Amino acid sequence: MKIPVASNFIQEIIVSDLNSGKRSEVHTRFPPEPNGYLHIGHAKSIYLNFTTAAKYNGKTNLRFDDTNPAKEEVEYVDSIRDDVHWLGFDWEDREFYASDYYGKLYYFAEQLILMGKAYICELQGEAVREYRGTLTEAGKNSPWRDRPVQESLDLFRRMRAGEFDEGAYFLRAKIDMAHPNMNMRDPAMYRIKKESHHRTGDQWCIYPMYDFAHPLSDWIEGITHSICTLEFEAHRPLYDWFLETLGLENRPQQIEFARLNLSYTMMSKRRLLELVQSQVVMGWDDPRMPTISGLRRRGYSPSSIREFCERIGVAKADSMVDVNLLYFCIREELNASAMRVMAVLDPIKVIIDNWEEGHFEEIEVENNPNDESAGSRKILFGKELYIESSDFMEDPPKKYHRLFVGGVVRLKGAYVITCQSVVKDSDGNIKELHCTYDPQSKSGSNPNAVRVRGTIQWVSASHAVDAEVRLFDHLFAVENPQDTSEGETWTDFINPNSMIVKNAKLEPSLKGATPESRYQFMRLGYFCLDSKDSSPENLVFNRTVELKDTWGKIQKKS
RNA sequence: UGAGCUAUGGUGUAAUGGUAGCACAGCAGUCUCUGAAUCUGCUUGUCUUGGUUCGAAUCCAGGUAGCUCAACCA
Repeated sequence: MKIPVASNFIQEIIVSDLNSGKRSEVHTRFPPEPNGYLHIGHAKSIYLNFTTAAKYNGKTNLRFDDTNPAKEEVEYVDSIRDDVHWLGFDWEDREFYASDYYGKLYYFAEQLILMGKAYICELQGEAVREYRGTLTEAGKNSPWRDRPVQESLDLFRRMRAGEFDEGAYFLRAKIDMAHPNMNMRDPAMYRIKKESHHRTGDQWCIYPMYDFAHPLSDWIEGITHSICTLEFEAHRPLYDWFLETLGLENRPQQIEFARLNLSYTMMSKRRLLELVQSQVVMGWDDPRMPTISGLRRRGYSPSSIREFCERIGVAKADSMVDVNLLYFCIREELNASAMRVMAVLDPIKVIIDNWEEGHFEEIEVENNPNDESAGSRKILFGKELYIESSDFMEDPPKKYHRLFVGGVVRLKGAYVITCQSVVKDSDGNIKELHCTYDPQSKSGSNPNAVRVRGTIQWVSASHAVDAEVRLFDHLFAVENPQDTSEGETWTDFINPNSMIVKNAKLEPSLKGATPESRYQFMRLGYFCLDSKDSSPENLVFNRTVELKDTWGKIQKKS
């Protein structure tokens, strides 16, 4: 096999392993703990594991790292499975659970005891910490460290048999209480937890710790490259210690990379859970959440997320990716594929004075000007229309290409109109605009017609469909909500205006929109029919992302 | 202040001892029946100080800064 050239440091390690003969194949795994929903940071890891293995003709397992029954639930298992599939990755028949290995792990633990490399300790709570020492001072040996092997073995078996209360005993590896790496100071391997497990039920009352279970699970599955995030770097010596001490061959290699940080959001599962529980958001799949299910509901496609993961690359240095890159990825895709439709978010009525009452004309508009094969659709044009209120100004600034009294604008796909007058209510609010149209200006009919500066979208008032449209903004008002100074908490940075709801007028073709279908609302952005709250009677659209808005930018500056 | 890791434009990432490149963002222009898209151009970078070398982002040493580690969590 020809070995593809490496494009990041992980692939370099793989290529070198393949070339040196250290490995003959590549096998990775994605090992989520089912204690929360997957987010875009996990997507990076999923993408990394699956595409790296695939590039070198290898395989990837999905393994649930379910060693803590107190925190894990089937709801999360199901959501994780859905999300990985939705992202476009397939683990085939290789869906595993650390809990599948409880028997084997127990056996390995006894082996370690027998080798004199693990012992049962009776230190509790505070005492464990005191004996461990600090970052700068060595720890002390536990008084139980030299307990006879048979005694530890007996105690361990009785722990398993349920004879003791939680916390009374625990199994620890016998390594080095003076080790500069705290993880090597006789770490815990097994603890008593009288808790029902989502898969094994009450079969066990002792559960293995991550540091013990993970390397062995990797080894059992024949994982070659165990890719994880940077915070596990200090655990690598321990990962290796268990495998080496047990004398296992073909040991997997742990490789760490920097986790994804995204500006204006937060990737901590614990804090995302808090947002859900405190009802700051509507749920794990709230379109403002960085979760896979949230992004999905917001209108992101799997391919756009994969593209994002490809573009951010992978390295060992901590970094903060600009959320604009995510926006770019979905815009790029939807610009090519999304059907254009017309919608008005803040409607004002336009009356065409020289248009015959009750008369409608069918006009044809292209579905995607960048893609002829997308075809066209027919829309009715009539006397009363809605346009966006921001497309009219009483005192327009220079270079304003939209409507004002005496001004002229093209209605997309239809006619050029001139604004004649403004009608206001008693409070001075604009009620309607009176305009005239130029019969010679029908779209496409007269190439020599006067060219107008602005073209705006519109919706026929008598055909418009009402809909709720949700506009989303950053969940947090600052780039890095984790970065708090004295007296601040991350919740202080929650953006109170992260969702704005509009009662919009849409063109009638949107009546038949199906959940998760994506559109470009012309000049406004990309929108997606909500998969939860929308119904044929009450349409709900989510704004995935705005269109770039150079005019808005110019406005802001002045 | 013990140990480990990291450091390339505003952001992310390449360059594997030989011309510092790409993308996003930004700016300017072009085009436009979407102020979108397109197209063109531009600004901005090797943390620092030494050393090795004909030649250093890359190798070495010192400094500086950031991150991680003291759950019977993962």
